[in-house]
Amino acid sequence: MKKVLLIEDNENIRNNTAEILELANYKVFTADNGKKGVELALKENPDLIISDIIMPVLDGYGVLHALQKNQKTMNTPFIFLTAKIGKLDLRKGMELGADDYITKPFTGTDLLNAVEGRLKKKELLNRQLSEPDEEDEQDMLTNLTEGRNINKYKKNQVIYFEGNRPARLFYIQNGKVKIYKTNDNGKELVVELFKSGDFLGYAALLEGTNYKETAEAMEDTEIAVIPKEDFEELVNHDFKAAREIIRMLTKNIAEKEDHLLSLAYDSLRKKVADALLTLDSKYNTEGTRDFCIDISRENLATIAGTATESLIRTLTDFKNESLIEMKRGSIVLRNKNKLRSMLC
Amino acid sequence: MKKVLLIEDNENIRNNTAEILELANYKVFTADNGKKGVELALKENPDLIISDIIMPVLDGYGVLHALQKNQKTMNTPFIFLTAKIGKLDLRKGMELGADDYITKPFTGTDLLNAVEGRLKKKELLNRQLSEPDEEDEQDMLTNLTEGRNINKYKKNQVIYFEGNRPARLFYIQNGKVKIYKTNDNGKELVVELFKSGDFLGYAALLEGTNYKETAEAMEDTEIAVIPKEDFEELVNHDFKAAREIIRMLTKNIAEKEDHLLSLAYDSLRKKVADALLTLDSKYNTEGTRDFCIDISRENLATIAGTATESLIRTLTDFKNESLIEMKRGSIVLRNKNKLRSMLC
DNA sequence: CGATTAGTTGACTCTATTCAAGCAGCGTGG
DNA sequence: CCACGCTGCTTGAATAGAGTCAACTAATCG
Repeated sequence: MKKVLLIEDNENIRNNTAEILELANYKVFTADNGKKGVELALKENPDLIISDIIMPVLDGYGVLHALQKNQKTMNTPFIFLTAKIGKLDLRKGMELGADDYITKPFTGTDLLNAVEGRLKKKELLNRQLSEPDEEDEQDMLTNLTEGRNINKYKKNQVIYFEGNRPARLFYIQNGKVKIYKTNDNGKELVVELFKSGDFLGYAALLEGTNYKETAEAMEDTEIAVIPKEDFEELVNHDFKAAREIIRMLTKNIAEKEDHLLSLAYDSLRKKVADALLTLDSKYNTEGTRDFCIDISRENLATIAGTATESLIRTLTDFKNESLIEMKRGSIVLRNKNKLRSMLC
Repeated sequence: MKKVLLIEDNENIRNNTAEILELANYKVFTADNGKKGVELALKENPDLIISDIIMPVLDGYGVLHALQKNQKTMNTPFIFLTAKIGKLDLRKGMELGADDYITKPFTGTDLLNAVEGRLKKKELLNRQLSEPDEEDEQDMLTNLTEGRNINKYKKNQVIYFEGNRPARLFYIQNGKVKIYKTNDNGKELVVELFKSGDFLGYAALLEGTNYKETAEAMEDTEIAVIPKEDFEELVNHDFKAAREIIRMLTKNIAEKEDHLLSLAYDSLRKKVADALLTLDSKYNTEGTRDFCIDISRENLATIAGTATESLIRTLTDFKNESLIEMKRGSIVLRNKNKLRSMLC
């Protein structure tokens, strides 16, 4: 049930109006002067406020002014109640930011039309803010990528370095990118993999810090460059986009946690199996049976979090157990189930 | 420069009005009928629209109706222009959802006041949507926690298990909680630590999946329980809250990445030093010099990602090097700088 | 006060890393 | 066209570092 606050000093009008509203199934709060009205508005958080202009203690303008200063009531629809003669008063009210007006004397229909009209408009606004049209759902983020400059990166070219200040968001048109961190001994660990259709570098943008990792193209890659401002604009004004970001981030965290557990306690065999399956699920999106994982041993080692030699030994073991096959460097998974069963 | 769209069939009025607006430094687009007006509105995305009611081809009501159906123009302030006599027309316009009206004949002041009033109101709305008042900043999330049921958990009691379906968000009133994952050999790895004032279990809620980890109280803990719906309501309707969540998530990811690198390649000594410093920074928020890390060896081992015995050996090493001190189980960091320098 | 749990130390084992060296493919320049 | 060097891949041997098992001690709890 919608709550309406009615502020009016004339008892007759107040009672009459309240009655009409109650008959129309609104919960009505009444106040007989502006001050009480403002207090009640803050306390009850009504969905709509109707206020007379000329009142003792605090007039209608004052009420509107006060309510506009307050976060809670700032956007509550506000309707002025005024005598027909008061043309100028009315204009002043509208210019102060009232949403509508009702001239006395008014009929029940006048009143309810005005109230319903404003509530409907507010409703529309709320809905639009929280749930943009379905059609816009996916688009908002990918729209962002259209008509942007395209940067081309060669294989092994670095896109950004650890410590750089982020100035843009990257969107991979095609190619593959790895993100890795380096420890003090110069050892690299791949913390994330990207493919075409992925966004890159949003974490640093969102946090407002420098990059904490290095991004490098794993093959020739084309990347659309989106200015920081455009991205921030979207994140700050579009709920759908914000939610999409949250979705990406939570997924990311879940992946990292699995990775953590694997790196912490898993044997080399498990870590390698994990890395192979991760690569397969990332890059073999269509689930092709003979999909070739085409990656240097060194890269694979940094994904698994091990030394290159150890990785190679494990790969040859896997080959001997006919879990995988090797064609001039690239790897084909022959028995994914067995690999998967290795993990748990 | 703000863009205003003026739709008016009478050439004189149109030109006059446009001129006034231009003098007031608005960029004005004009249309001489409703249809052209709607087209222009969609094309130019004006900040405000002024439209006459009675026009050929498509009247003002039609214009308003069309614009309200469109995502792009739905929230653009709309002002009707109408002859003084048309009292009823005017009401119809307002009830359809117009934001204001101007009665002909009007003065420049009337016009500009109405325009500025509406632009200001829109501005206010926009600002509030993207940047709520500072005072509400922290509050929105913590407000959520007020007046909630409090659950009490004993030390070592599990708050939720891996695989459980999340039904609520937890807010730690006081106490400490660890979140850990278990691998197939039954080994645990702590992936996150929480203290009073932290939210717990939001990742699964946001992702809509089951818990991927187990949460357990590390000491007697009081937790406020927030229904899932309330949390979702907030995330979906409050930008500040959404941004706060994003902030928490990105920070989380950064921490996990560091943890990853550490677990992957660091020696036992480094991992232990890392764990100690992490605990200190998490729980010794005031930076007390003689802060006691009071934690079981087993827990500490699962944070560092190692075996309990290995951990103990390292701790005794540290003690011998007088990096730490041990008082009946609890640990005091004596030389944080040296511990820190160990990491890089 | 006995029993259970947490903390500690020792000895052994084993896995993964490191260092070293050989091999294969590839592009380049003579 | 071939030799050369380069890089990436692979294998071998030695080593170190951490995990495991076992035993023992200290603390805690009913």
